[in-house]
Amino acid sequence: MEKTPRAQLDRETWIQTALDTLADEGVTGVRVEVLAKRLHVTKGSFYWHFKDRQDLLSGVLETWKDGRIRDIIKQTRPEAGSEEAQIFRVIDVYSTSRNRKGILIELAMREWARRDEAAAAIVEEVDTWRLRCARELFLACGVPMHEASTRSMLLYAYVFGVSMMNYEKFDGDVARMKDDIRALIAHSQTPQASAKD
Amino acid sequence: MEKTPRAQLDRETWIQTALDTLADEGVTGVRVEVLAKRLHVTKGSFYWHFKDRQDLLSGVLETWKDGRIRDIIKQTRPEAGSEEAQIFRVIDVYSTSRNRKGILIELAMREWARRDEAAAAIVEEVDTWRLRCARELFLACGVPMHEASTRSMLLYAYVFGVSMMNYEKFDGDVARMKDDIRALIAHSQTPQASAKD
DNA sequence: TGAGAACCATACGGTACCGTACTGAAAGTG
DNA sequence: CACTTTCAGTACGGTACCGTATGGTTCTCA
Repeated sequence: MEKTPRAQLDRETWIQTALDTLADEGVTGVRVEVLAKRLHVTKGSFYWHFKDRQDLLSGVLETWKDGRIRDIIKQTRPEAGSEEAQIFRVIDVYSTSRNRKGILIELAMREWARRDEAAAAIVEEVDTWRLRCARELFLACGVPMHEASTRSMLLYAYVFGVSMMNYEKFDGDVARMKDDIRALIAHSQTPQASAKD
Repeated sequence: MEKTPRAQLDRETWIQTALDTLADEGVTGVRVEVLAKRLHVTKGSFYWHFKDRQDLLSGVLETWKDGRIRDIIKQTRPEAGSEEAQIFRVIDVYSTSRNRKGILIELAMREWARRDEAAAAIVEEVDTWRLRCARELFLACGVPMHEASTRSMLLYAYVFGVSMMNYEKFDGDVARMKDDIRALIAHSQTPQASAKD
């Protein structure tokens, strides 16, 4: 992925490397001379493909946005009868460490959005898509409108939040806790028979 | 707070300014020459109070940790009968924009923790305290052990997650949604009568 | 095969940092 | 009032960046 000795680079390659670096170091870490080193070229190449650093960052935003929107649409495409399974899958995608890089990019993106108008607009667009798509799933499960909105909001706040916590030292069966939370978010009812006392 | 013309500075002042800068710019933004400018001195002062930049950062971590632990203990100190109100308060502290700076520091801290062992250890310690204290509150409300663990985890994941989302463009009564989520997290029962259809 | 386009390397000036060494001034203390 | 301690200023070398200018390859295609 970054060892082709004679290959020519293009915008996409630079943007992908920028995304990798974004995940590892955050926006402030995506610096042109660093990326160049990572790709085994000099920045002479970079400034041929891009006007300046900002040009690259704009490309990163667009690429990420398109990918995320395509993704959420695919994940929530109506599959009559299995809507609840789809909700579980949406939660799992960002709850497991199977998608570590995606989660890191997600967090870096939001960190970026806190300090940059353009990034904030992109994240807002993506979040809106996600909330709307998840709500559709809840509606398809028979959940009424307002509650569907509420649950989709809780769903995303939870998955992002949990990816930011350090709970390794907390005593408790974390795996089971996560299962219960997932059920609590997805079901109209409380986790069955977790009742009082 | 940063206009005393002849005053001598001490470690605490530098650390406080570092925390302010941390909230605005993240760890990579707390640079000694920048802080010096903000305090209207030169870095000659800084290097008298601190060995180097890392020394300052360690101080920031300790200060933050102590403050957060003191805080959560205070917030969850048993007040027989009003445990549920206390849970609501814990949620509100990080869900409203009344505590903007605290939230920004919280997020910056976790961003830092993703790339630094020392910061990660501090955040883990703070999170563990919070989860344990919140669980005590749920236990005092009569919630059984495992569910108390689960709910306190959901509580914190939610408040951190929601502080990272951009949902302004999402159509829905966000204020009411937040109220419902709070109730869903706090109550043993589902939000009463939010029923189906 | 030769001219132009596409692509990358090299070299440069400029800025923003870190950390050190040293100097200078004010505050406390006998 | 000397004299020391406590602080802050100044000046320096070093690194890591950004962006530009310009030259050198390699590819394309008539």
